[in-house]
Amino acid sequence: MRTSQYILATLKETPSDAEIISHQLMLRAGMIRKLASGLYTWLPSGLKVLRKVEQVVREEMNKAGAIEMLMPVIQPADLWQESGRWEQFGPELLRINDRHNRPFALGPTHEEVITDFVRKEISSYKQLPLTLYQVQTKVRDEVRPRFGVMRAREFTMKDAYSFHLTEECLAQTYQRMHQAYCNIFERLGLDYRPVIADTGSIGGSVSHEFHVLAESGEDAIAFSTESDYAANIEKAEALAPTEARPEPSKELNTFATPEAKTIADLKAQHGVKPHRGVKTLIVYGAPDENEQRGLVALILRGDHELNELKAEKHPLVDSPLEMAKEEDIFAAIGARPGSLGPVGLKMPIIVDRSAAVMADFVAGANKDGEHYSGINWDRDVAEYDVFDLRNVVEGDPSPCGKGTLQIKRGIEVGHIFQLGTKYSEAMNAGVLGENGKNQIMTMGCYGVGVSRIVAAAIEQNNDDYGIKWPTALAPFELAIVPMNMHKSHRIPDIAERLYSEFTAAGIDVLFDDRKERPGVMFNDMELLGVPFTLVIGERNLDNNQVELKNRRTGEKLMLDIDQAVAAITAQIRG
RNA sequence: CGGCGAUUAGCGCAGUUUGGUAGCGCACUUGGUUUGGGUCCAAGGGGUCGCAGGUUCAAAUCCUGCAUCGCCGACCA
Repeated sequence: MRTSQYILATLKETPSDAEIISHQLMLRAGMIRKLASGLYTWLPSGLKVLRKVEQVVREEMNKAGAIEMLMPVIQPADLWQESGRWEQFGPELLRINDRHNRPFALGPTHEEVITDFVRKEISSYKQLPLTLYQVQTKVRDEVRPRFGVMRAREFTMKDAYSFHLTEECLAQTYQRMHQAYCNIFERLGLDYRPVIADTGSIGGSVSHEFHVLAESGEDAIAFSTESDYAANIEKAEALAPTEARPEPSKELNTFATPEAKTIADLKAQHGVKPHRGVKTLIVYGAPDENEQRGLVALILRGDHELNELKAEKHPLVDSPLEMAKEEDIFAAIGARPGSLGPVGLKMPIIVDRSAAVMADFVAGANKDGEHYSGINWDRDVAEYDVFDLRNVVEGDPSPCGKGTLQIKRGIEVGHIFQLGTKYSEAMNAGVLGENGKNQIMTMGCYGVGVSRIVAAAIEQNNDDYGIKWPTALAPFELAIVPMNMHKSHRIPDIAERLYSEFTAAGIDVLFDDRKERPGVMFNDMELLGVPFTLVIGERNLDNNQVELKNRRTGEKLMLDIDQAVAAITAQIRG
């Protein structure tokens, strides 16, 4: 490719609405342009990278025994009604009507379509197990699209679905997919981790997420220092403290706290250390037989954070979890958030394991502007339930029993699930078993955020000059940059010759044939992140040499012109 | 969906307080100059100032409504 016949589209300035580095660099390197919020056009360079990711994903999926197909983006509503997700999915499911006013959805995922396909097409246990996949555009009407293609409303995803007769068979395929995913991220040159995950709205039992580690990641991941245990923080268990609860040593006392509404205020105004107090969060309880929701108090140590996913697993708590409105709290307790506590509270009280081993602690007195000190469980609060409610923090003991937890941020680029029969049962997808009886299939599903990987790779591979692509992802393998081509005959002759030789050798080469100053060309090639740049200049031509620059290492290598093509091809392919 | 902010040329911004008929840098076009790290000089093209309404002799500027975009929160692969 010649730059003069290409859309390089690099920008000197950073568009003001790009927050994270990958979004900025994708715009500046001419990879994407925004059409509307969460909707992006992929320019030639961006598309080349996207295709490279797809290719690696395809190869590893095929190797793992999955078969590629392609399903429509537009899906009839009745399939979604059949699975129950037409109502359940919420506004993220973008719905449209056709000219006959028939309802459709733009597919955010394809469990319904694939299950419908398989139930019609597969009728015998002999055809199982079966793993099908596609690489396709997904649509999700995100509440808040952000970070460019990282969280877009339209994005490219590889989604695979497996069908089995038994749980054991599913577990085997799940393991193969797990390995295939590791292979994919390994080949893409990314620093990644598989982590134990929650199944969320997709459903199912066992689930792992694959995270690319990056500061800008939207998820927190907990790792053990001593084992390979890793879990999404929302799923990491906070073990009960091993130390016993100290005996009460102080009397219950009230003190006035007119200006203290938060844990931070208590510390600043009254010297109460956060880990010596508790916070009391009021949420709605699970509906009773009359569909009425009461209130439930959740108690955590002052320096801990509520994990909503854990809280809603408690039978007394409504799911999804909802914080009580201030007026409901005031009506029930007679005090407002900021002065709440467990003493004398007339509602179910659920205490986090770490808060349950505290003694002589501080909490609100359920009277505006007043707190208690010297509170002790059992003595001052008779009835309560102990439960794991909080997010783990750095230094907590690992749930695996070995080492302590470390917390890092990650970008979710893959997610695999053992679905079980959630969809196959709802949609009556069965096959005839060996015994001649109909048997509902067991399913797994496996997603890779293909477009998100492009952004995630940049988050992990950049410097002040731009992108530093891992070899497997670079939009071009080599750039040829001639110095002041129009001023000599030698330079263009050699550049043209090398360009055609590299092309013939099958190297994907970008020939910068613009009439630009050297600095402009260097900057553009570095911004775009081409791994190798071949510099052709008068200076070295007298010695019959050209210079090869390595984008990642910064190394410069002088090569004899006659050996350049062979040497560089070997280096790129090697 | 709640809170905050923005919207002026392809991009980054000034001008709005105090109303007087739109500007700077980059990019683009032409000519010259320069040439191993974003040259310099000159000339040029490009804007219904987000949209609609109102106030006024006069609105980018003041008022009202709406839209879009972004940030924080809630929510979510």
